[in-house]
Amino acid sequence: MAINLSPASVTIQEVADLAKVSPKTVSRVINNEPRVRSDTRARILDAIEQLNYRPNLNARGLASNRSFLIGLFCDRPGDYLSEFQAGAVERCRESSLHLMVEPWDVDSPDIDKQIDTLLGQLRLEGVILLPPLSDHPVVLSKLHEASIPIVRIAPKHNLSATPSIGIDDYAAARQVTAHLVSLGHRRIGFMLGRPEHGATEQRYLGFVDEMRAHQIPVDSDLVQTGNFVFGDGLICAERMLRAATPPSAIFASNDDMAAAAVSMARKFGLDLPGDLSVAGFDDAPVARMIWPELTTVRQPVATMARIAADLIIRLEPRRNGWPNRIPRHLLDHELVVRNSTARPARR
Amino acid sequence: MAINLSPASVTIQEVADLAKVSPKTVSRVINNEPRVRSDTRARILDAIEQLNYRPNLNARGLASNRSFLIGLFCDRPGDYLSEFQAGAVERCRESSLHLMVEPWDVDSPDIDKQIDTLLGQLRLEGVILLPPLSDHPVVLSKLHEASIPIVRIAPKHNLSATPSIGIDDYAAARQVTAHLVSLGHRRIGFMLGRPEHGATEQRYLGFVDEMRAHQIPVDSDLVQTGNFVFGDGLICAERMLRAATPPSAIFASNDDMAAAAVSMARKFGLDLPGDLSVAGFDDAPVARMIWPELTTVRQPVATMARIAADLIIRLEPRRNGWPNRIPRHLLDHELVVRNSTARPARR
DNA sequence: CGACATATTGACAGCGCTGACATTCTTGCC
DNA sequence: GGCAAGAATGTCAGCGCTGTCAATATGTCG
Repeated sequence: MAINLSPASVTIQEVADLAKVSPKTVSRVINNEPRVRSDTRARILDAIEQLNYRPNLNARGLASNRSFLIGLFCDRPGDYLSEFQAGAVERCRESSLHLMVEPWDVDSPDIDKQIDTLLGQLRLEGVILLPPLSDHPVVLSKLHEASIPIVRIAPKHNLSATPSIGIDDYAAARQVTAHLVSLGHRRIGFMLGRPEHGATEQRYLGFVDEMRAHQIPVDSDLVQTGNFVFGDGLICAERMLRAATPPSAIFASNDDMAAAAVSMARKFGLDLPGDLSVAGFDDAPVARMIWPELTTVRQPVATMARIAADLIIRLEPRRNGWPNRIPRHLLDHELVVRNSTARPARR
Repeated sequence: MAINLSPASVTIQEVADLAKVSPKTVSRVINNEPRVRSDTRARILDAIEQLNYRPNLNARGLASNRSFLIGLFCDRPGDYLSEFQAGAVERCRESSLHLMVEPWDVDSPDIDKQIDTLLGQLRLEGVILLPPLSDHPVVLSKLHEASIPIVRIAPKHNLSATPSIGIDDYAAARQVTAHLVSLGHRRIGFMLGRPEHGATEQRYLGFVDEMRAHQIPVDSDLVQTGNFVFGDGLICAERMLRAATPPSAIFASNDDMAAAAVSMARKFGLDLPGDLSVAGFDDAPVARMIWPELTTVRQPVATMARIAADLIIRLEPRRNGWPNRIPRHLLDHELVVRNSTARPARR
């Protein structure tokens, strides 16, 4: 068993000495370069093990102009960041890279300077952008300027020549709507998310198109913007429930707002789901923490994270930009029907 | 206005040339060393500005054997990690440091190797430990071994040699209990958290002592372990509500479990808060997303994060361990009374 | 004004590693 | 066996910065 008492770190030279090779060859092994005879490699690996050698990231980075860091840029850290982060870290560790989570305030006026500062300090090898940052023009241009590869987590796959990962928000929204309609709902309210979010539009379009397909009118009084936020969702819900003819169902385009709808319905003394069906989107933890549990759409967040990290990691060796075909991943979602949606009770 | 077209980075030498000083003096300015005449400093700062110079972290780190990285170790990333992280990042940025969030699986058998690997690669300048990692023996010893300064959040054991930050969980739990008692509750259920969490015991003791102070018996059927998890909370709640004499109030030692109690109560067709009062702990987002909104205890999470980062940052200059008096911060909490608690309805 | 203390600045090596290129094996083949 | 081609390994400089220590400037005081 190897014993490592010294906090003073082992250097590549010591490994080289022990393995009777030059430091450069050790370096080759560390970096998985091909041109090393397998017995030499074994000997070196052995020495590394014995000495418990860990390459110094700073030295590596300085010499090779790398950072071994991938950035994960997000707005306010929230619910699914945690899950995403976990997935991405896992993938990074497999390749001895590290993930730096950097929260940015989308609305901050000097976000450009802040990003400048960060990029100046950390030469990130790639950045994963979570919405609504994935569509933030300043962020995008700054990263482009610094020629840092990015992967966008976003539904809209049209922007610029960058890979993106997402689900088909439009189709999912149609499914949810179809589900509500099939239960017998005709008056359905809709809560929009933040306008900056790509998903906001897609989900709304899905809702509208599906309604249209069933020739059900969409009452503009029942379409409200809740910005994906619980607090705003309360306001939307209140407005809808006070309408001359209130909806029998509300489709909120994320779970926070859906929870708000449920909450407000209770304040109105409504019976759920009899008096009001509510559907959400995301399958956030809260979806199962309220009663009734929310019908919603599950996104494969962890998978998205892994793929995002993977794209950047795989890109890295050939550091000349993305392959010819820019990767665009459309992942499967899943409609999760729980008990917040049901046939409308007869009055 | 400064223009920076070149992705090729500016070096300290260029700044030195422009300012007509030696690179070393520029270095002094960057590092805020005292012995620089103020006009020289101004000239250098000016040059830095003009050239939009950003010191290369790798080079700095290599030369000075630093990393400019603070670790934040946590178990599964969850609710309040996000808030904590945001606070810590903010403080780090003020000092041009960076925060690496590293999720660890507490139950993983080879967590020691994983930590070894990480520490070998990243020479973290300090680590903040979130519970239950704050008391994880392997983690603690590994960090100690590597002589990395740590700050423990809400630790169970008051290890003498490490700073810690938390609230008075015991007092807070007594307050919540007193609140319930003052409303007229006598049969009060309690949900325990994860045993590894330091807070678990404190909160329970607070509950028990306050009950005792009012000479109210604590029925062991009404004390259940929910591990701070929603799912387990459901089970606990169900057991309590099925008891021969069900409680008129439940004090769950975190909000997730409290939400579970609310959820289960609804399944039982109970009217809240009339038939059952529920109190939580933490004031997590979910506390306001369910109906009725939870009475709970607010922790100053962001402040804790700032202080934690601050301790490590302030330590850094004199790199010889903590000052004589190890800092222990007990921050103020706040009992937040919402409508999930009320006088028990008469039967 | 000179001597000396102190404040400010500079010279230089080297942190640990890798890129570019040089050198030394191996191998296959006539 | 001899030779070229290619495989494997080595040499060496230098990435951008800071620690150490030396050099110079400035100030003080009798």
